[in-house]
Amino acid sequence: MASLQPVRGTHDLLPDDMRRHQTVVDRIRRCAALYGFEEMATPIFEFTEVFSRTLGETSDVVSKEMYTFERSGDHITLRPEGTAGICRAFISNGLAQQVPFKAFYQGPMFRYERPQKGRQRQFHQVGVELLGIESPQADIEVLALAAQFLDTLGLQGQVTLEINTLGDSASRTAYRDALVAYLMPFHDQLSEDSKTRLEKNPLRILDSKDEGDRKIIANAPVFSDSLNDASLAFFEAVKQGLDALGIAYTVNPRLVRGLDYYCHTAFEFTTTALGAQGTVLAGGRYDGLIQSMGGTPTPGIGWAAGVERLAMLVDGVPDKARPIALIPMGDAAEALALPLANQLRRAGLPVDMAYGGAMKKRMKRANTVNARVAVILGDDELARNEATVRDLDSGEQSAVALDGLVQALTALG
RNA sequence: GCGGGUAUAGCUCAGUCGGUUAGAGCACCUGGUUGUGGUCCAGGGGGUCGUCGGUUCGAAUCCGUCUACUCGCCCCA
Repeated sequence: MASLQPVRGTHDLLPDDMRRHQTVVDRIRRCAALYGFEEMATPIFEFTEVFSRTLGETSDVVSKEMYTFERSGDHITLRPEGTAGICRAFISNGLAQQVPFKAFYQGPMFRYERPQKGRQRQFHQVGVELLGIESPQADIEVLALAAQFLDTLGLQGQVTLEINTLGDSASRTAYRDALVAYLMPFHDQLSEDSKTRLEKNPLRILDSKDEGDRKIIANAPVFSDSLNDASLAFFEAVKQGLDALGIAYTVNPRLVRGLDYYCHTAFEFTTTALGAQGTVLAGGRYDGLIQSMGGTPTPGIGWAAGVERLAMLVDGVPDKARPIALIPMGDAAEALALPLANQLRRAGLPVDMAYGGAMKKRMKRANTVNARVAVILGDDELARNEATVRDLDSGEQSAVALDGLVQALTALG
């Protein structure tokens, strides 16, 4: 152990953070159920090849961001994203028999990156995958789910949806060739980053922020010119579906996703509120992925969202439940309070009872835990078989018979 | 991986030109009130001034180093 600091890029989720975090997860869990996506979980580590072969050897995630280790000769990697694991599980469990397969997942992901706001080395994603449907209906449904999820979090005004098509593989190859042919003569004028992109992933040059690059790109061939009829029709169908559902979007012809497995529909919900980490939810179609992993050819589409990024945007996180504070005074009351607390808790009411201390201290604690009422049990009350119930908001007190106490407190709601 | 900024109490931050015992607000504890919180009053605890090293008679303050955070690039959720 180097020190008492957490490992770089990792954070503790203290109870307040956790409540915010859980709010995001609860909302997507509920939305996913409405669309028929069932929650599942895959291991947080897999054989390294599960990621390296699917995400693309040259992608940044694989080439420099994986947490990989070796154990008994096995090469293991902490998952940097969720889709590869779901697809591996789909094949491992023979789920091709059960398409359409609709999965929702949530959990930690790991990428060895330089931490920034909204970017940690251990972070959390929620995501959905829809496997086995070739039709653009799948794209539309998955996007509708994303939009409803973000709406539920109250983010309608804060995020915008950008979509693009990467076409089928024939279209993409044709475009890639055209783009490389156009850029080659400019090779020496490109930024250093873009020179390597030209070899590794030329499409990404379209997204370059370098000014020199942008001038060159301005006259580059347009993707849509390389799209074949089938790809164009597919994209049209997706857009029409979004229009029909009233989901606003802008087409961004330069939107290119970093992972190799994407085709056809690619999309991102972005915000300007998080600095450089604008992408809050993103995904796309990956028709060739399952086959490339060795499964029967199965089309797929899905997305993932960053829980920490969403949590930073959400306000109006629900308050924690307000407990009932039990305040026994004296040995007789203590003896009574324990079973009473038990009874209230079994009745579904949250109870806070200080572990000792004078009445003043216990009242103070009732206040800090934001108790709704304090139930005071002292010798006077016991002699009358009553408890004093004090409303901590109004300060009003009343006597309640002990045998009606559970009912009276339940009635508070 | 590259470039900039920052680091003082649990939290948010002051701290003058390098000067002797490092401060405030909030939070916490005790008392004012033997059985009444949230307001008020009085008192109290809490610091290796991020780390290690250097300059100096003297360093929270100047210089270097490492670490963490942060902003941007790359990339991504």
